[in-house]
Amino acid sequence: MSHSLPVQSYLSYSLATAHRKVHGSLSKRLKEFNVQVEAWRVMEVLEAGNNLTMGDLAEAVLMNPPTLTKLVDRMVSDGIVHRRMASIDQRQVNLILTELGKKRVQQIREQAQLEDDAILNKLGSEKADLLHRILGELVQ
Amino acid sequence: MSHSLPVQSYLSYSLATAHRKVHGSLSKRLKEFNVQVEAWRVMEVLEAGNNLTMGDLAEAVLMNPPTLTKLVDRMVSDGIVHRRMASIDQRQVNLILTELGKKRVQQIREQAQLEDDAILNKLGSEKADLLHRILGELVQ
DNA sequence: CAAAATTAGTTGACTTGGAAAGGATTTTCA
DNA sequence: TGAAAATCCTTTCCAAGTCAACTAATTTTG
Repeated sequence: MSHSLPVQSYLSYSLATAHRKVHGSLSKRLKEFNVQVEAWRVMEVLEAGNNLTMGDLAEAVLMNPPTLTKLVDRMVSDGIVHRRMASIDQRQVNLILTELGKKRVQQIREQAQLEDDAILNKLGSEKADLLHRILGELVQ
Repeated sequence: MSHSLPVQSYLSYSLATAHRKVHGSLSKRLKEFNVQVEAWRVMEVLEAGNNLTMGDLAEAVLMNPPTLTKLVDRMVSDGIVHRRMASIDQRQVNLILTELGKKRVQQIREQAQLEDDAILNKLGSEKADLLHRILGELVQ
């Protein structure tokens, strides 16, 4: 069943494996709502009231700016968000979550939470916490 | 500088962040050799002598089968591998690493090792080891 | 044994992602 | 102040990924 592969010894591989599993599972959950994982993250950031520029938002949701632009295009045409030019700097763009978007994010958050709970159940809260902390340290 | 974002509390987000950072950095290193991270993994698996089917290989290198097929097409045209029909089952395909491929994987492995070493230096061997173990448990 | 079902891999149509260039605005500085 | 440089986001063009359908080979089963 499980082979012994040389790549398995790499931390980069372990990370990729774990990420793929979790992301895939979360992605499947959100597909029921026709929502991409990254779109959910955008909604969460907006719903929390963070008024970010596209650039900062891209960083926050782990995307490259051109990719975010295209995702936002889709979200606009789906009626989830709309764009507004920032008054302080007309090059900047801010996003506003629509009422539909606000409704959606509530439902979707449940699914995302379930996904995280699954990890918590698998590892136990202590190891899950430790994982969270070590990953945080890694990305600093 | 660093905002407090609601998504940050999700383990799925921490994993995505860490993976993005490490994968991006590794990808940049391998770009010097015109090699994709996944292509390197394919080479490692082959070089270790594992004679897998395309399906099993896809799983091992964390790709979907159609994506692997296309990657292998490129690797074939780059002279890194070639395909061979399996004798036991003519539907199956095995890959053979060419001499060029064998040469390449040696050089590339150094870079990949450097990337892992960077993580090790950042976390210390104890935490790095712990991370490896927890991730392993998560994907079981 | 032969038809039906399953399995392995690929192909094709479509969507998404990425690097580099482009237009618009703002900032810098001589 | 105004020309040059920098910044922000988007666009464009091309590469890579995904889903579903397809071909070929093998296995199952009536």
